[in-house]
Amino acid sequence: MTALTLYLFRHDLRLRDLPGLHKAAERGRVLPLYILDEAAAGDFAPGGASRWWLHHSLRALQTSLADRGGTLLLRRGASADILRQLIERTGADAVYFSRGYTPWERALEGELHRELTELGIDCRRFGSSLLHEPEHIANQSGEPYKVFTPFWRACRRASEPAMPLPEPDAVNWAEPPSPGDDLEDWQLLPDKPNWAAGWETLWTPGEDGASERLARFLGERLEDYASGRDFPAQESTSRLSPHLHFGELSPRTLWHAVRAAAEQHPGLHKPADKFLSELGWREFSAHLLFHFPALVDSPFRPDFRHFPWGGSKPRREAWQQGRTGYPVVDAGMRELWQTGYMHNRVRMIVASFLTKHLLTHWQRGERWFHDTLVDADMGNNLCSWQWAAGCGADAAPYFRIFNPVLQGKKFDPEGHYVRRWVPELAALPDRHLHAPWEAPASVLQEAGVTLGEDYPEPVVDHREARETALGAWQTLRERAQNAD
DNA sequence: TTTTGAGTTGTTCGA
DNA sequence: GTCGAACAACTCAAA
Repeated sequence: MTALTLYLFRHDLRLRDLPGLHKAAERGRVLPLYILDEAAAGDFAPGGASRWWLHHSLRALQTSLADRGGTLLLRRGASADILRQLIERTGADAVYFSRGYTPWERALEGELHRELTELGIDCRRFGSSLLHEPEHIANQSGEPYKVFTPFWRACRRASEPAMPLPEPDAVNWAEPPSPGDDLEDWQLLPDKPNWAAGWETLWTPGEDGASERLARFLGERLEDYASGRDFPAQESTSRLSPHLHFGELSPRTLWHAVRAAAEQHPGLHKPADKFLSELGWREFSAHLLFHFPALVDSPFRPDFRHFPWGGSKPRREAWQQGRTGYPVVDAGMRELWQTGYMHNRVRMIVASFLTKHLLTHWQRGERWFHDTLVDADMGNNLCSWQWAAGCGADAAPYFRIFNPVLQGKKFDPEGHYVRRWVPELAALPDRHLHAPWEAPASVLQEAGVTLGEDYPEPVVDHREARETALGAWQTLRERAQNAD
């Protein structure tokens, strides 16, 4: 009987570029396993949209493994208990998995390592979800970077991310000792109502879907990425974020694929560098959360502890439901609700709107995104919301309050994005589309729009909201001065 | 240790 | 309509 390793899948739902799986396969037989441990994740257990994705991604992994003669064992519950049981029943002597970087994943890893080592089990983790391990990127004082540009410079100076590993061939898959759970019983898919109807046409979760998306990005979109990425009506972004989050595509694979494309076509160097720096932001967020776990519920800039957050439930709901009366904001929130995704430029606009125009605590926004985004990622989500609110690392200055009308005019000049998601305004001419309340009555009438009936009046006046927000920052400054 | 330059994504105002 | 300057003060990174 050869050695048996339990390979615990986590945010690495793929077979290629998986160092732990290679090592497990070298040892002998491998039992592939996924544990849905919602208690360990707490508030950061997958939200609604992520559950949809997880279901389909696990299905895809099951199928891939079945094609290769393996059976993915699904279990739900406390990881340590399930692993102990399995070890007892199978005689496994090793548990391998990919490393996680969020506070709850690290806590869980610590617990597993402690308990399994006590049982004499070889418990090992492998880095495969980031380009660089957080311990390897530090400034000259040995401290973590707090500003993106020097962080990314350091990453670019550091050793090149490892070349991705191929899928291990001829793995000796072990059969599970019991059938385990049926994926359907986990009820990860929405029901009553099925708000994800039609998402299959938008997304293909799983490693193959990720590869196709990557190929399409490199072939059709990378060329225009640098200039096109800011225009939400254009198909210039990669939409790889959910694939990256669930580990269906490793960042190293992506890194080397983009680099290789740029080597072949020198014209792609600029957009490739731009794209890689966006991957750098993913890296930066993960590293920040690793070094500063308090980011989960505390502002990175401590003076923001006393920020006079306010906001009201009706306004927050108007934001969530895409009826703030600001077309580009509403378009974004509806895209999110209907597809589980929102274009990056629009994420910034709606985040600025919630935190600055509505003076709502960034955590409200973070929670909503966590629940509704298919790419909801703890590091990205926390750091980006704090950044938008002005309390994060390397955050926007306080006076940078996005003007939703100007943003709309600048980044959706022809209104394709707004018309798609806010069809009741589709007949408005371009010049009035982003501020319908300023359109002459005759124009509104001709477009068949009655404000307050077909489409809401603005929930707040931009100028007033801006003044209020600036005033709120003023109170922080005064408080800081008084404290001296 | 001290010093210096720089810091994702913007808006508004006034010329 | 376009353009440049002002909008704070501070922390961080690195020489």
